[in-house]
Amino acid sequence: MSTSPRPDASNRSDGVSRAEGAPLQARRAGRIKIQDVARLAQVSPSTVSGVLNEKSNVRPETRQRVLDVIAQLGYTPNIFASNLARRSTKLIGIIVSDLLNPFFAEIAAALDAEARKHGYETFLASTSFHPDKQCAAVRQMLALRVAGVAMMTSENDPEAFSLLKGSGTPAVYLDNNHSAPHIGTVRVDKRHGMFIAVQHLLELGHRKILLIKNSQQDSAEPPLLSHQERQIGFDEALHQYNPKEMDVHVIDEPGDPASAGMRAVERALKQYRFTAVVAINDLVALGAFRALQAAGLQIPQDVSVVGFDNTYLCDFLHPPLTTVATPRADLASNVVSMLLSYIRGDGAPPEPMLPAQMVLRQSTATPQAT
Amino acid sequence: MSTSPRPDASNRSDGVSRAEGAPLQARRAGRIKIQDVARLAQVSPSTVSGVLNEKSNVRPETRQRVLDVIAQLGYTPNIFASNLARRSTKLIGIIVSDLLNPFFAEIAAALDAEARKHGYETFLASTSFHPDKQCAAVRQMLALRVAGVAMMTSENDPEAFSLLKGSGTPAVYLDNNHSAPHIGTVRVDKRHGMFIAVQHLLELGHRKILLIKNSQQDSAEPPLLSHQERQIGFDEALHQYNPKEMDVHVIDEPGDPASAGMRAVERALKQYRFTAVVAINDLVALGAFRALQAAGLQIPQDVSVVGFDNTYLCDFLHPPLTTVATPRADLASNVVSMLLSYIRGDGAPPEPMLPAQMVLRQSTATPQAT
DNA sequence: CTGAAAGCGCTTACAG
DNA sequence: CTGAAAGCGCTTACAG
Repeated sequence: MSTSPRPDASNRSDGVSRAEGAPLQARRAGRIKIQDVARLAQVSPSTVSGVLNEKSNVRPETRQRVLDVIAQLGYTPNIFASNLARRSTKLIGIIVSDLLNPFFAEIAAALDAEARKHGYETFLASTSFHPDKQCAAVRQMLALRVAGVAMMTSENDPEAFSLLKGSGTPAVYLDNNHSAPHIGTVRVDKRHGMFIAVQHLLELGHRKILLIKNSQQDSAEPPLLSHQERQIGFDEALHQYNPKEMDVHVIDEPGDPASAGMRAVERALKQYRFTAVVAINDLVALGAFRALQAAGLQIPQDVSVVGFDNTYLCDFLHPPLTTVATPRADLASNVVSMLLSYIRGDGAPPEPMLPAQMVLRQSTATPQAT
Repeated sequence: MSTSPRPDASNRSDGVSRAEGAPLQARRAGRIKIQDVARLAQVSPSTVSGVLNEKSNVRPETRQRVLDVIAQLGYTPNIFASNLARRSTKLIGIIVSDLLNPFFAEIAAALDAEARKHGYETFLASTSFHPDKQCAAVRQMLALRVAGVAMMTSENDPEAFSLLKGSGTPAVYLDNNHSAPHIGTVRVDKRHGMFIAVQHLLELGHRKILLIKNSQQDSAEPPLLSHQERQIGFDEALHQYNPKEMDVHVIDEPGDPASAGMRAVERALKQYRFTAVVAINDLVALGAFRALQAAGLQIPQDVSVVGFDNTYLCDFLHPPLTTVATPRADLASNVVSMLLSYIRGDGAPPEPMLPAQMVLRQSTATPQAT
C-alpha cells in the first residue's frame, strides 16, 4: 500500500523466486499488479486488461482463467494507473449545498444510484452554501478529472462556473442560467410550484400570508435565482385576487433553515397578523412549526403552513405538512442523462423543465373566522 | 479533457509553434501539463513538482515564477498521474450506513472537515445498510487506493473487513470488535447512554416502557453490536429496580427509521400499555411522535419519549425531544487522528471510548397517575 | 537550489 | 484471439 515509507522490497532483488512468479503473499492492495495476474494466467497484460474492461475480443476460456487468477490473487486494478492511461475517468462529481438538508441528501443519493446504473462512480462535495467552497469543490473535481459534474447547489459562484467552462468538463446545473457548449441546466418549475401553493392558500380563504425565505448569502449578493422564481410565482398567485385584500409579509432569515424558520415566525408573531405561512422549504417549515407550537398556536386551526420540496420529513410532522413536491428521482435521471450526452459528445440535449406538484396533507385549512 | 474520442491533435505534428511552447489555448483541464508550466517558467518539471508539493528546496523567486505561470495557465495537476507516481493518496474513504439519517450525515460532514484540516480529501459511500454494498464500497475505496477508510456503519460485513484486513489499508470502525494491526475502533458508550436514558425514565416513575429498535438486516444475521450494547444498558438500568414492578416490551421494526418508529407505536398501542417509549435513535423517535400524536396522545403528558443521538431534529420537534447525545465532533476527530496514526505507521493508537450524555428537553415527564 | 532519467501500473493502437 | 511496445503525466532519488 501507499502508506509505508519503507521502500518496495519485493522486486526480488534476491533473484530467487523469479521463475515461479509467486506474489501470493503480497495481498496488500496495490502490491499485486496486472503483470502478476498476467504471468499466473499465462497471458499478456493486454489480455488481462481486455477482460477487466470487458472487451469482446478475449476467448471465453482465457477470460475465465484470467478471472480465476484475479479472484485467487484478490487483485484490484490501480484506478490511477488506468485512468491515467485511459485519459478519462468513470467518475461523476456531485456538488450540493448542504448534505444535512434532506432535499440535497436525497438528490445526492438519487444521482449516485443513477450514475452507477451507467457504470459511473460518484464523488461528492458539499459547499455549505459558501461560494468559495463551491469553487474549491470544482477545482477538486477537475483535479480528479471527473467526466462530468452535477452542480446541485442553490448558491452560485461565477468563478466556479468559469473554471468549469474553461476546463471543458461537462456539467449540469440545477435551476440556473449559466450555459456553455458543454454546460446545461435542469430546471424544476418552482415558479409554478409556488404559484399553486399560494393559490391553494388563497382558495382556502387566507389573505394574511407570511412568506419565509432563507437566503444563505450576504445581502450584498444577488438573490438566488430559485428564490426569484418562487417570488414570482408567489406574486402571480396573489395577483389573481384583489391586491387590496391582501396582507402579505416577507421575511428573509439567514442561517440554518430550521432555526431560520423558527426565528422568522417568532419575529413575525410580534409584528404581523397572519393566518398562513409559506416556507421556502420543508426545513424552514419545520422551524416554523416549532415556533408556532411553542407560541401555543394550533396548526392548521390557527395558522396554516405550507412547505416546499416534499422531503421525507413531511409525513412525520404533526400535523403532516402540506407541501410542493419537486421530483427528485426525475431530476436525477435527467441530470445524469444530460451529463452522459455531453460526455459522449452528442451535443447539447434539450433542457428539461420538471413540473412541481401540490401535495396536500393536514397543515392547511380554512382560516378561522375572526 | 478525457471525454472526447477525438485523438489528441495538439502534439504539434505541424512543427510550427514548437519553439514558443505556447499551449495557452489548451485550457481544458488535463490538456496542459507540468511540462508546459516548466517550459514557460524556464525550470524543469521536477522544480514545478517541488513547488506544487511545497517542498522546501525551491528558491522563493523561482517558486513565485512557477506559481505565476500556474495561475496564468490555469494548470491543475493530474491527480492520477501524481498518485500513481507517488504510490499513495491523500484520500480518506468514508463509508456510512445512510446519508439520509442526520446522524450519519453529520458524521460524514464532520469527518470531511476534519480530514481536510490534515490535507486529506474525502470519498464518501453509503451502504443503505446492505452488507453487500459495504463490501462493494470497500472495493471501490481500495481501487482508489485511499490512505485510510472510516467505516461508520452500524451493519457489518465480514467480507468487507477481510478485504480491508488483507489490503493492509488502515481503517477505523465505529463501535465494532474487529481489529487488525492497522484497523481500530472508536466507540461511543452507547451502553451507558441507554442506561442513563432508561434511568431517567425510571426516576420519573415510569414502569411500563416500550423499547423500539430498528434492525435493518434479516433476522438471520446476528444483531448489531451497537444494538446489543444498548440492550445491555437498557437491562442494567431496569435491574436497579425491582424487575417485578416492570412492564417492558421490545419491538424490533425493520425499514426506514421514521416509518419503523411509527409502525412500531401503532402496533404497540393495540397490544400493550406503556407510559414511555425509548427509541433506538432520533429518527425512530420522530416516527413514534407521529403515531402517538395521530392517536391523540399527548407527549409527555400521556407518553414520554426519549431518543438517541441528539441530531438537529430534536430541537424542532413538538415538544423538543429528550435524547442521548453521542459526541459527533469528538468522534470525527478521534477517527481521523487514529487513521492518521496508522497511516504514518505510528502503530496502534489507544482506542477511545467516548461518553454519551443525557440531553433533557420536553418530551419526558412524570407519568400520569392512572 | 535545480535538472535528467527512471518508473509508477495501467491502456491502446498495432502487428501478428 | 493475443502480445510487444509506447505512452499517460506525474514524483523521486540521484547527481550536479
